[in-house]
Amino acid sequence: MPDETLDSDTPRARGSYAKGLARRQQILDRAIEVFASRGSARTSLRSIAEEIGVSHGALTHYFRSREHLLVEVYREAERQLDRHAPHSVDVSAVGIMTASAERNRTIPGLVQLYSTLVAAALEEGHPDAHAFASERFARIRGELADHVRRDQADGRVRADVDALTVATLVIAASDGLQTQWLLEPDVGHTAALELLERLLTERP
Amino acid sequence: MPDETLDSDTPRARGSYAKGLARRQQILDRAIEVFASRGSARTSLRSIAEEIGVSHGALTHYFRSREHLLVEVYREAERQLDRHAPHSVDVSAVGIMTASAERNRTIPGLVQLYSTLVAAALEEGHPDAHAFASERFARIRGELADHVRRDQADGRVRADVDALTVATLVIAASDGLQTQWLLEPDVGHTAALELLERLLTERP
DNA sequence: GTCTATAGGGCGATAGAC
DNA sequence: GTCTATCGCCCTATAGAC
Repeated sequence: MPDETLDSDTPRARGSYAKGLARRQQILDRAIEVFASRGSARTSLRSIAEEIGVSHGALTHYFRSREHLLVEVYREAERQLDRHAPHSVDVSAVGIMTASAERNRTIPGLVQLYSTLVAAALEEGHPDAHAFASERFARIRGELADHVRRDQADGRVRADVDALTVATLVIAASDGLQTQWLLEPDVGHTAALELLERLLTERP
Repeated sequence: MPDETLDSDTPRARGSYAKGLARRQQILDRAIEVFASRGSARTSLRSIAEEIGVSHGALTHYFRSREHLLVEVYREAERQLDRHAPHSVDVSAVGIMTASAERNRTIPGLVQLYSTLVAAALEEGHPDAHAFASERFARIRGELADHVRRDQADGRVRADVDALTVATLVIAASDGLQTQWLLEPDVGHTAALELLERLLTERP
């Protein structure tokens, strides 16, 4: 395997540690492209390794299991998306999820990967996926609830609803609509999110 | 897309005889118990066969693939639940989903199985799961939209929202809340569904 | 630390024996 | 119609080369 020298802005690390980090990152970046282009179907470690151009063994050196690789790929993809298009502070809570949904819709493969990971997280014996999903839901629920509270202070969301409950509902709706969208792109998922926003804004 | 039977297009005529039919049904019933008790984890065809008390080959004789078995198990379980506790005509649309969610919560394994099937349906190369999920979403969306229209006529749901969009949103929220519930049972999924019902009932 | 080579056990699917 | 035997693939683990 040829030794690719990457310009790495990785902080100087001991020994050849920097090389490993760069390689790991390179694998992640290529893997993201693979998953984005064809979902998590046909993604045995061997297929991924072949397509990326590394050996099967090299893959398992950097990622302790197939599930671990999938989780890290999704995490990194999300990180890159956030870096590229950070959330505006100025938008409503549902607006955040709408924007996020639209963004995801440009890369169906990653939505498929997300569904696969969440489904795995629900089963026993998938510690990596479970940790990923639990953490993610808890974090997003918290962030979104904060946002809802701000919206309520600004009069953008009706004040007589519990912020955490709203956050839970919005996340659930967003996730559910995304799977329905993958199955049937013509269903009015945007309309449904808009409806939810309207219901949350109006005061009775 | 009209009714597509999963068994009709196979070259071999399985289950054409009374004995075969009975055996197939017996396998399904036992399999439902297995999945209900431990989800779709550790459910290789071999494990299922062993636990049910048939051979691995017998299983694949009656169900052309693992995925086909999973779909048929879920279909049959849902059918049995409906038979046992049919939906009251007298309840609201969200009420139907709430009742359904509560019912499902008594058998976590089947909720896990559902998530697994939906996730598989989103990928290429899973025709049985895809047919199952598409059909199911289309059917439930239609039924629920009809129900919403009735609710609107009765003044139980505000009249200024599109029934089909409401149905789409309610299904999405219900599905999403169910997965969140499996990950974190203490999260207020009931509260979230109640909130949605309240939002849909009140008039601004 | 990075990576290759290899072995073990389990899987879904299938051909062909009863 | 039923089921055993087998095939090729997969993930994981590990020993040891660079």
